[in-house]
Amino acid sequence: MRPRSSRRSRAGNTIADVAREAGVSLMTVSRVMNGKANVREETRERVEAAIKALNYSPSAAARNLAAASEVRIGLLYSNPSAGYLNEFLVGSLDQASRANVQLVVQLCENKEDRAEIVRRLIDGGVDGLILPPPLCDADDIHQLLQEAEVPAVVVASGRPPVFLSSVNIDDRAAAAAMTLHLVKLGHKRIGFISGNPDQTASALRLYGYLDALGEAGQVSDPALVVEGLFTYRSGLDAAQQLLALEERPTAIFASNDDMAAAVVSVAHRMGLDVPGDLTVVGFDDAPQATTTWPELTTIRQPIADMSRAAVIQLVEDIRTSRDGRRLAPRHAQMTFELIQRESDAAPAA
Amino acid sequence: MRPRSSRRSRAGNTIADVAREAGVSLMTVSRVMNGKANVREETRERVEAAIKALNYSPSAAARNLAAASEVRIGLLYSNPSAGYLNEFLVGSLDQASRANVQLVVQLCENKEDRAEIVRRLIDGGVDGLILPPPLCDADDIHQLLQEAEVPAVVVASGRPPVFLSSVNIDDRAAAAAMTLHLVKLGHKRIGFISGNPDQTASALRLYGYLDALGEAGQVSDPALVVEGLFTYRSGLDAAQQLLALEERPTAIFASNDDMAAAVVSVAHRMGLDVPGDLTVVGFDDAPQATTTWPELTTIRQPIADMSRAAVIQLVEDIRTSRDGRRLAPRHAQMTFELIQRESDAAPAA
DNA sequence: TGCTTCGATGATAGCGCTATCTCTGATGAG
DNA sequence: CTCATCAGAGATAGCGCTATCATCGAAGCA
Repeated sequence: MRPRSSRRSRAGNTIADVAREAGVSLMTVSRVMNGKANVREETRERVEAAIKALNYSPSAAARNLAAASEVRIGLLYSNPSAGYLNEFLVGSLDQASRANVQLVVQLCENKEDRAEIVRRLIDGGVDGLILPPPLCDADDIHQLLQEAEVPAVVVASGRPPVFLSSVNIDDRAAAAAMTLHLVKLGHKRIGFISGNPDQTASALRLYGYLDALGEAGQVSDPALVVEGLFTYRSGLDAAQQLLALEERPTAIFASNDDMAAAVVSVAHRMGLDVPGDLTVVGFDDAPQATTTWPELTTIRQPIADMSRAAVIQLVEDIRTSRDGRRLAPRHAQMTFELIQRESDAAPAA
Repeated sequence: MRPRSSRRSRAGNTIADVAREAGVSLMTVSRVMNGKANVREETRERVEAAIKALNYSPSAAARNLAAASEVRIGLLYSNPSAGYLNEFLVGSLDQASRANVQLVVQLCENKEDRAEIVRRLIDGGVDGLILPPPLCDADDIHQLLQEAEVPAVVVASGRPPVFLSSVNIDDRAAAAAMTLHLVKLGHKRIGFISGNPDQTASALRLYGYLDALGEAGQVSDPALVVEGLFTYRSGLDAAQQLLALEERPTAIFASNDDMAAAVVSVAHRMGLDVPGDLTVVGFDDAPQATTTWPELTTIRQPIADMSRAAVIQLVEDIRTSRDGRRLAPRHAQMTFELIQRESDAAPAA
């Protein structure tokens, strides 16, 4: 009787092939692949050569199964600006495939069925959740996660709950840096369009603006601060309000690029040149920032890096809690960058 | 000696638990889950009850491994507009997780290392590739795939290679529909900004525009057709060119929304009202279309559906070729939709 | 020199599931 | 009444990998 036909389907080689090629045991190959310590340098090199020679790549399924470490994480998003989500997805996907974890991307639009969706994800076997803005500030979700003892990482929240890990930039310092930049250009009347009050980062950016003004010894005229919602439309309204002011600002700092683009649009329709008559700056370095004219000076958040970091942190949290160890949420802070493009200039004399 | 500690980590139950609960064998449970035939109705119900009772959900890893049906597909993207990629990703991710296949998302920016990247993906064990625009038209990649006999699906290409499956909308018909819409509004001089000549869809959209003009019995003035590159910046140039014309067009149809937004911007800076003095329409229904003022009338492509369809088609192709059957590429066509917003109107009297 | 100690490596047993074969009655043809 | 046939169900052997324990020299030490 001939051996029953193999059930293999992957064209690729298996770890056994590599072991044979290198003249070592399976385990040694496994150790090399996982970067374990106890392998002699010479052996390691031999195995690596064999891996390269056979063009071997391990089966994620088998790995997960054997290591009993199948990790599935959910990425819950609502409707942030498209560019943000895009970059966020790319980063987390990349990291997820690197870390060999399955990423479940779930849309969650209305507030009503949030709880339902989260519960279903958890019941469905997700081991942890990533919450990009604006869901990063959804208290009801936090609550749910704490009760279910499901680890999660909130990203770009201004006020992350203590029991969840978080990844942020220092919104306050970033807004202060941008404001200071405007002050240094010589602007005395700097308008500010704040973000959606539902998102905690909004307040931080406002504080940053105020910090810088204070530091520069400028008084902050309350009329120069207008509330927006992070949407283009709200930016339109806010810009109209600011530019209708008797003593018009010479610069406007919008809390995100969508609103900044709206400001530019309004300025143009009023016949104002940007940046000749009005400096406009944004925040986020969204695609908007470069698909508008003039291109926007803005604050760059390393979104992809942040989402990557979130995945790493979450996987760590999940493994911790699986081992029965106590979860110790960590709060990471990434660095921002002020990107100067063409929408800012010194005020007209 | 007590049994070595279990390596299980999943909190969830295994198929064995379900089998015990239902009082049947493992295989019977497996059969029920996979909807196989030979199971008595009564038994099936008992098993289903047990599954529900234990809140059982199978391990994807184990399934893949056992069925030897691990499928990994690569999504190769370069830098399309952010909104497009975003929607594309969401659709394909969703379908990938549904179909239990692993999605590898890979950036491929410069033309030089394309071949290298594709080769690495293939060697790395990807079973098939999805090519959204603009890579859908990369002949060198097609070549490579054909040689390596790797299935792939090109999305939104104007001229898909016969040996690869494709998913499209009818760009020509869509452009014709939009042009006809403008004609019906009463426009006699309709400017057209074509897309990047490297992308085959560009020509189709141009033909559609010409088709409709012909059908409406209008002559097409060559001066009214300007070449763009699908970028905002190229739209700026094209708009300037069109609006500098002695006999100015009363409407401009841009081949995508980025360029349409640029047209609006130029029009505003020239003091023209949109749509009062100039109608501007786009194509794609990108996020741009609604984060600009006025919101753009455009053609909606069902991008997410298209990417979902691409994944489905690709998985089918992969299984076909694994079974050793001959690959029979299929070309699917999805339906578009003309979305009327606020950027179009009848020409001024 | 004899014996512990330890680092490098090998052997083996699963991880949770499905493919495949085997078994068991019930059924119907002859 | 016997025997092939067949549907429903069980038993068993992996899928490709890693955890765990066993092994085996070489070094360290008294």
